[in-house]
Amino acid sequence: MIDPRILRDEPDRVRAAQAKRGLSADVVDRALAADTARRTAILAFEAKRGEQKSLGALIPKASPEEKQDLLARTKTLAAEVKEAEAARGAAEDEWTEILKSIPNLADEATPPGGEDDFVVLEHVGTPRDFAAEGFEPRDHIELGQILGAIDLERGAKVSGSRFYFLTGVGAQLELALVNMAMDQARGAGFTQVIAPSLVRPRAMEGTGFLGQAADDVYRIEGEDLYLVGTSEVPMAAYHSDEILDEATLPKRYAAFSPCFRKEAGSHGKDTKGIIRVHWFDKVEMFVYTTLEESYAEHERLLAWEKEFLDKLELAYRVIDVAAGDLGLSAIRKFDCEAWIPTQGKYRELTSTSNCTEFQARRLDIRSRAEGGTRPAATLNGTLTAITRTIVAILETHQLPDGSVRVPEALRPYLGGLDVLEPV
RNA sequence: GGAGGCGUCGCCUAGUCCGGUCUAUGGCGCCCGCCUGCUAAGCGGGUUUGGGGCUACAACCCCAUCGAGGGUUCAAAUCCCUCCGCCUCCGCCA
Repeated sequence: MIDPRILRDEPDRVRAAQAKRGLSADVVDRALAADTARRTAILAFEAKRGEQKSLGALIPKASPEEKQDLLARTKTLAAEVKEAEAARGAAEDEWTEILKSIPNLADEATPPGGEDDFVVLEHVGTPRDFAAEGFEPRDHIELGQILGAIDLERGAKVSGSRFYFLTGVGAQLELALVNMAMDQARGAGFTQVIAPSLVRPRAMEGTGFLGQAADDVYRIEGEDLYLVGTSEVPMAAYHSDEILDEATLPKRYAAFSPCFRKEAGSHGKDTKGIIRVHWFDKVEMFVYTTLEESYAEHERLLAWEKEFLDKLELAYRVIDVAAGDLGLSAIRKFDCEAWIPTQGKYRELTSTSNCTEFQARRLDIRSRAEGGTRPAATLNGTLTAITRTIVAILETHQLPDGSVRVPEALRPYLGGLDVLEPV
């Protein structure tokens, strides 16, 4: 939810933000009208309610005759109060609903436009030249099979398409990556968390995943519970309805959880392998801080993501995602995309978003300082999404015989193993 | 899954049976002031959150807020219903 005061005082800023995302600005006028209607309704209700209260206070000490008269008056008044209260409630609901549908205002620096209008910020490392090395790289599917690391056939047999088993060194690789990510995070002062991956509607809604993204969310039948697509969801809701002392900020969490995505509408895309799956595990950084600090924190999250990719010796680029592709909550988003040799392109491995106060307003997360309370700012960033990280490692560090060199930083987490050998 | 108990403004707590100055009690903590070589003690005052009005987004005034949402009533912390959470016991279970 955006700041209602910005909407009221600077509607043009909101209109411009809508345009930057390629969305209609009609919603701004509807929101303004709803705000006026809401305040009128509040005034009407409070006047009635005040009258009811003052009359009601007279009743206990009134004489019998006066009492009859008062009761008659308050009786009709009670009905009016009820009516005014209902009208106020309806007006407030209408207003919140419209307000909630407005996406966060993209940062000034965010490139305008849609999915393809991203700006490349930098390239790190050089994609490996397999032609120069004189062999054709195998894709991660083949490598996974050779190494006994990924079992796609049985994944499909047991769970369906876009499922897999990680076996042998594949399973070891996941645990190693998780531990390496957690160690890095702990070293940087993060609190490690294992988060629940089933959440109530409030958490899902509050993080902005029940709007246009609802199609991608799994719901448990008859349970009013959702499977999260990222631990951003439980971690944002973690401090919901709380007031955090600003002296305790930033609060940094590194959360491990499985992630579930329906991948509705992506039929035909990445149908093979484990690039796009219905379930994967992830270590996610999540930070609560102040609005002013959020911008610098966003850069820090990006730096920690890069540090992790650097340790895995991957070639990647960092993009500044365009406004239309930000999702509901973010004002700015950086994606780190690793080079996938057999695809000949960069694919998203990690992503970090600054959601400013947007999620905090919805989830009622405030901070307290000298001047009073205000909404906190939330940010998130991937440390490692296991499946795509494995794809990048296998393909990037493969050797002609189908074995895979283990990046040095990862070796301690694999018991010193320096090469994954075919089984 | 079954049975029972509980949820009050940071923490603890009175009030709930028997609805009405509850405009929510008291203590602790915290903040301001007085007193004071310093500190402590003592004394006085303040201390939920959200919204609205008016405005300098101050002060002030108003409305809501006793886990959440409904209901009964002229009137609900108090009575009724539903939900959520916590605790105890039984059953089951990794």
